[in-house]
Amino acid sequence: MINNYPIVMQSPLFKGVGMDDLNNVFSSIHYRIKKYDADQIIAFEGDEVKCLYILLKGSVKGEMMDPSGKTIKIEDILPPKPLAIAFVFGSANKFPVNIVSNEPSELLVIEKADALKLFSNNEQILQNFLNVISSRSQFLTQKIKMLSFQTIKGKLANFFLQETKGEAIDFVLNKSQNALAELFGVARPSIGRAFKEMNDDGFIHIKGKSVRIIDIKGLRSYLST
Amino acid sequence: MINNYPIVMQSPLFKGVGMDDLNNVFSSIHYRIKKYDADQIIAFEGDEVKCLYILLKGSVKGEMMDPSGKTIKIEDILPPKPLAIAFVFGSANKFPVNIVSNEPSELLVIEKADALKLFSNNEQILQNFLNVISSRSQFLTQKIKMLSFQTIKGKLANFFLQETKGEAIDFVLNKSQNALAELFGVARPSIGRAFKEMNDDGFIHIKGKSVRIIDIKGLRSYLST
DNA sequence: CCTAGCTTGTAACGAATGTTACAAAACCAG
DNA sequence: CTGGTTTTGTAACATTCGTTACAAGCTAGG
Repeated sequence: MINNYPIVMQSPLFKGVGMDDLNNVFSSIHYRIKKYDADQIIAFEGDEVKCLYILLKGSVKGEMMDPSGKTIKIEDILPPKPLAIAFVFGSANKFPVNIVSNEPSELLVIEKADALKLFSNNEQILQNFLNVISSRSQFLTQKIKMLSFQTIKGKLANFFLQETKGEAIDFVLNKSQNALAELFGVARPSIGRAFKEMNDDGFIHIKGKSVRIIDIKGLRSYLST
Repeated sequence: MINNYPIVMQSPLFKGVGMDDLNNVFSSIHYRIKKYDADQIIAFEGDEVKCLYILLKGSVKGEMMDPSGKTIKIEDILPPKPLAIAFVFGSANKFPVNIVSNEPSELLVIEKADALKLFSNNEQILQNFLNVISSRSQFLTQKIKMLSFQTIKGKLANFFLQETKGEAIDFVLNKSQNALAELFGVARPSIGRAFKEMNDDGFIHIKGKSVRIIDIKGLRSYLST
């Protein structure tokens, strides 16, 4: 049955696993293919995550209610992505958002006990799963670092130092002010203002997309702000 | 050899695993016990994490350099805790901080390949590891949510609504203003000011440690700030 | 009861950012 | 090249928070 979905081979969970091996492990566990119509609720925010879910067909979206009751779309999820993968195990394993189908969709559903069996029986799948959730944690750690800077200049200095790995002196900015503003959750004109101030401080020289780091020590001083 | 460290039974990784089972799985993998003197560098920030490390004896600290070159202690780690557990696997698996021994210490060191074997061979250990790193991810997700509020009133409203699960109307605050300020990374007088403003807005009534939610809808309106 | 230490309340002032708006510059497609 | 769209620069004003400081209230121990 899993044979009907060759896309599953491209899932981050099954990278590097041959089709024979995949068939082998799937033949020894229980799993379901669950179908949904368009605009159907797949899971509610706050519901316990009881299974490992992988999207095989269609597309789904994660959405939240804002305080006024309005629905905000967080992201669209396409095959062969897993859903809420970091919430399958753990002490607070609740869906962080509502999951709704955008169109008719099909999900691979594996109960937790069978997911554990799957991981035990194939080390590559286990390693893939560990890589995915560990990378998630690492990404979140970086995001917290960014959000913990009190000032926009601190965020920008951190961003520049990470982009250059403390090496290059000149580099080309690969994000517009708008994109940086969205990434940092700040107002776009404030990005422009911070650029001007950093320029005025003499630590960088920025013209359009070209950035030159003039005083790296000065740039690092923003990291405590 | 692992018998010499009964404390390992209390590690979050080995909860619910009997001593016989533990001996059994450890007899089929390679591992080392590594000893360190006091004030010795165990790992540098940015170094690749190549092994699973569990502290068996002594204590170690995580520390960072601030931009001025000064050392900041992030946390102390005691047995039987693992080190940098969310950084063992994943695409950015580097130590996030320096790790330094506070006193003579001993670490259980398991190469990644052997760690994978350990997990494959005992489902309870596998589940424990998945629970630990998934919980870590869930904690980080909550922290990002908190840090993403633009205002202190938003943070506090979120905190109150989580403490009460949207149910109780009266409750006792279990954290001092100082503790809340530390938790949110803000100034203590600003917490007091936000309390006063929320009081003045008529959404809560707070006196000492007693909190009454007067207008939950109003309280929710802070969530967008 | 008294004292010391901790917590809270409050205020003034400065710093940083958000918001709104408009103009200029840059970019892209026809 | 031209026109339309996007991006950037800038400014004024409002909002929020940080910092510093001091006083009052609370709590625990002797």
